[in-house]
Amino acid sequence: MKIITYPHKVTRVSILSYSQLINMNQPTQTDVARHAGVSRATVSYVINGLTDGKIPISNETRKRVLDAIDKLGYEPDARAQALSSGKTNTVALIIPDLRNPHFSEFATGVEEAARAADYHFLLSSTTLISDEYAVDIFKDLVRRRFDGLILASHFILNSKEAQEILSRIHKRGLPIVEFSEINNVDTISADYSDATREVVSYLISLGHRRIGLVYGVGGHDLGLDRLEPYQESLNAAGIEVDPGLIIECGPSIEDGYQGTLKLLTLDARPTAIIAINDLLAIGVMRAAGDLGIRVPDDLSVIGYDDIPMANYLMPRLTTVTKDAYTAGQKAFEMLIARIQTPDLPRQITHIPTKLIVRESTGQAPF
Amino acid sequence: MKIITYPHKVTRVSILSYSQLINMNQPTQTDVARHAGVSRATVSYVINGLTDGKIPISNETRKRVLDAIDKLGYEPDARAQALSSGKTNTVALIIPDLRNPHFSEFATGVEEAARAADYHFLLSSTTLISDEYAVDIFKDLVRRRFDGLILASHFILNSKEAQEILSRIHKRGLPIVEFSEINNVDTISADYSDATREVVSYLISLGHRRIGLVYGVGGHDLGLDRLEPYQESLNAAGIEVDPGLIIECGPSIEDGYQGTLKLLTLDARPTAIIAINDLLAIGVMRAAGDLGIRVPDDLSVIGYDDIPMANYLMPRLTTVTKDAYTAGQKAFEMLIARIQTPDLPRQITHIPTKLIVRESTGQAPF
DNA sequence: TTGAAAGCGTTACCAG
DNA sequence: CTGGTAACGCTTTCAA
Repeated sequence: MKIITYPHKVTRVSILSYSQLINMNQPTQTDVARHAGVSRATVSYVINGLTDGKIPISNETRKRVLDAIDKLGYEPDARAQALSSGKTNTVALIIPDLRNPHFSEFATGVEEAARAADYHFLLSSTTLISDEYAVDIFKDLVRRRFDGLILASHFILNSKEAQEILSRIHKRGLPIVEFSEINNVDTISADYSDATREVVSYLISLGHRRIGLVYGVGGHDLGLDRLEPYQESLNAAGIEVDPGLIIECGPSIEDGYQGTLKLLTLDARPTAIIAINDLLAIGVMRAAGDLGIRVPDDLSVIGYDDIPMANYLMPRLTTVTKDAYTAGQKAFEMLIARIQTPDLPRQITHIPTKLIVRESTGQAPF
Repeated sequence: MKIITYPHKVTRVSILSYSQLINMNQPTQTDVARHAGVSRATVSYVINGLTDGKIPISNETRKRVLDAIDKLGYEPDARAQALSSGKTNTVALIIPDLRNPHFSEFATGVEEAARAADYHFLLSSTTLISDEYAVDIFKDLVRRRFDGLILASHFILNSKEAQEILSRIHKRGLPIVEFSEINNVDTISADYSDATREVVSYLISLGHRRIGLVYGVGGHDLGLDRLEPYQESLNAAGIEVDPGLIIECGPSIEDGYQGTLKLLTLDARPTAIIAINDLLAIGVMRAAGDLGIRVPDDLSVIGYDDIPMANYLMPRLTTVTKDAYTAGQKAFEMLIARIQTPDLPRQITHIPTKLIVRESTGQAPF
């Protein structure tokens, strides 16, 4: 795509044009104080309401201050507040990929819970699946300081350096909630292991024997809770695991599409495919379609995450759910609990996962 | 969904358990200075490299400082830096909905460009389509301070209060880039007007006369660049605009689904439906499917945004593209340009939009 | 080449 | 009830 820029096509209509701007800064507490004819401390008091249950400000003074604030359009500087008070009132969240609706859901859950609790929210996505990049993100976050961290990017720990930073801030007493169990910290686990066993036995009960796995996680072991149970369940059912049926690929839809193309042009092609997430599953279904293979008649497809659109696809996607939005809210609640009560016993929340059978799975064709 | 919590199921395996944590704080510059046996200013110098082209630090000292930094795991406090230097090194982005892949793309574009330029990135989503909420987000952002703002949530201006804040920070000289043209500020416009005219005439050329519009924007006028050209083009072609064919609904897939159900059960149902975005279009196709109406044979469907999965749907979705990722990058570049050169003439970047014909559109059935 | 000291916008403590 | 004033962690002159 080409982008055309017209830097010289300048039109001046409204009074707001850059060259006329007076570069005055944000008003400060001092400005407010001067305007209201009180001291800076007084302003601070009315902003923060009562101090320790005492309400030492007269209504008259309070009003004067409030008016001045309003008139000046004053907004307290959160950085200065944080610096001075030692509390950032901020929680940070790291997710692997902003573009995966599953994590958008999770992030939205955290954000809304945070906002409801009057907390700032710092979101970072480790979009590029490179380890140095992950470290950068981590450092960046640490520099900005926060009161608690929710870590959904398990794989950030692939980097030794990132791991060190994490362990260091944790040792310093920084609350951390992990979305999946790794360290001995508060954990919100939504492990897909059990669900995967269910998935495999469901497929087997439908007569499937050759079950492919589209394992698209960008080279990291983020999906082990699906890979290992998949292998175990197969073995347990007396079906030998065929490595040729496991496609390792990237996490994008296109990756899932390409991987499936390979799978479905095998001499003995699978009659069912499990994709590590719904996005990948969309690619799977498309690949099947392009090959003239019908879902679910000729091929059963299962995804994970139950992203919002899964229930609107053609055919509707059979998937495993974990309600990311609620998980996000819950993660925030756990974090807050830890922030407020640092010596709480370790919190472990288990988010149940559930197989949702819809239209993309059916009897094995042969 | 039920969430089960086991707060008392405490397992202690690793040495990292909360009750044992020593609550020591992040090391400060002072700690580093003490460790290296130099003054705080010296530490600051080596962190920031040279000062004004002069490199007043001896290699020996520098190494001592660097070692101390490393040993202590020191990370400078960005807030303090910002406070002291007057530069936040941060850009803020406001998008309407984190859950819409289109905006995820845009946000990712901004984030990656920002990171590449060593800028912090502050993302806010006005997810709940309520105006007070939007104001809160705005205030929250202002409190945290930033060097520049990218505003993709046009509709934030529906709130008078938000508008005032925006105008105030702009008057103070705060760089702003808008994603669609509103005020007389730097603008990256990706207006769908032209494309919409193209869409309508394309549909008409296919023989369609009854063309529905699924207008799902949460009650705001975010989609006027589609609504108005739609009406105009129809009129221009001598086709009367039937208000019954325009469904106003929310922005979710389900909204699109429900709206389409209404549209398709009309006595004289449309033979083509334009959805204001691809997410909605997914709902449209599903609704058609549930009604036994085939796409594109019985019904043509067109969306907007060309979200990544549009090309993998069944059938592949005809849509209008605007490459949100690149737009995000470009928006950041414009913002940086303005930050670095405040008296630049007004920048206007036009992102071309393009109709992409895929499989969801075809000849009118009757 | 390094150190001292002022200041950034707050909070919080301590007198008045 | 209100006003000084010392931090908070850093940058940035200005001297040494």
